[in-house]
Amino acid sequence: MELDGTDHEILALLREDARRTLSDIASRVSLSVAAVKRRIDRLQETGVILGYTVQVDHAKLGWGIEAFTELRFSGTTNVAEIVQTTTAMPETQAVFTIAGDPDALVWLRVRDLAHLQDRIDEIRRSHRVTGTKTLIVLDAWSRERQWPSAP
Amino acid sequence: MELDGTDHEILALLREDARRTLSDIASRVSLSVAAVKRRIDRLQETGVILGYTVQVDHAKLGWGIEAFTELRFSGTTNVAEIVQTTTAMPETQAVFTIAGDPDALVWLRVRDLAHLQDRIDEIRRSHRVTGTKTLIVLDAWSRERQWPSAP
DNA sequence: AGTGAAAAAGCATGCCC
DNA sequence: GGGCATGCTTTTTCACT
Repeated sequence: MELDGTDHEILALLREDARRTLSDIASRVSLSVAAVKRRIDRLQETGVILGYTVQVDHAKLGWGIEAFTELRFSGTTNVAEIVQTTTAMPETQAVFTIAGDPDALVWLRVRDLAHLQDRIDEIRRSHRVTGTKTLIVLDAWSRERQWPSAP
Repeated sequence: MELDGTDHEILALLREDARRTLSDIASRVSLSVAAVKRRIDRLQETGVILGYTVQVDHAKLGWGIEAFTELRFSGTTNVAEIVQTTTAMPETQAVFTIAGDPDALVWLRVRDLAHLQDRIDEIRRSHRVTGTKTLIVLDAWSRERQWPSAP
């Protein structure tokens, strides 16, 4: 599917604030409300837009610590199995399987360091993990807004 | 600010789909529309809800490759400066400053490997970076939905 | 804090260019 | 693909418990 500049503009606006009204978006991209709606509907149908979500301040909910744990495991370990175990933990924010070393990167959000320790132990215990290394996040910046308009 | 179970339920519902209507949420949490609205307004005012955004399939937009680059730099390097340079790149998804080794972790999204190479060079060039190590993501899982209700 | 109902705003649809 | 006019849904506000 081909996206033109207007589609990218609309995506950028929704990325900034998904609750903008159609008329707000329409005036910013100089189109009618109906035209904008048609474009957004199309973006959803084609799967470019996966969904809408709310951005939450996790620290305010008591999940104050973020960490990344690098996992290394033996060649016989089933990668899918690792992904399954880690994703089953509610503390897991994301899991990335990696080409090379380490084999996987798990992004965790925990209450405190004791909790982190506990979760790392849990991962180590449930698999043939040959090694872990955990990076504790001091500060995080994340692009919640705006995305480059074209590849 | 204190959140009760209903607040967490509402957050979970919005996290799943931020475009649910108030009446939909109201019926699921067994409250009136007005009561739900007041709670959501409060969550926004207190900063628990930071905003609303759209989830995009980046691969469909041509940003098919994800990578993490670990940065190490000399003790004299200003961390804020690194963060500033990396966040200025549109390819940067997030930047984490780390306690220990490495000093920072940059999450990138790029078109292809040549593009990745280019961005890593850019980071290395603009700072007193003593070393980088890049992890190329083969597959990613991320929790787009549901969050543990209480810490 | 919660409720219910009325007013205002925004959305969805059909039909036109 | 874009625009306009219409009825319908959702949000917002307000008086009251």
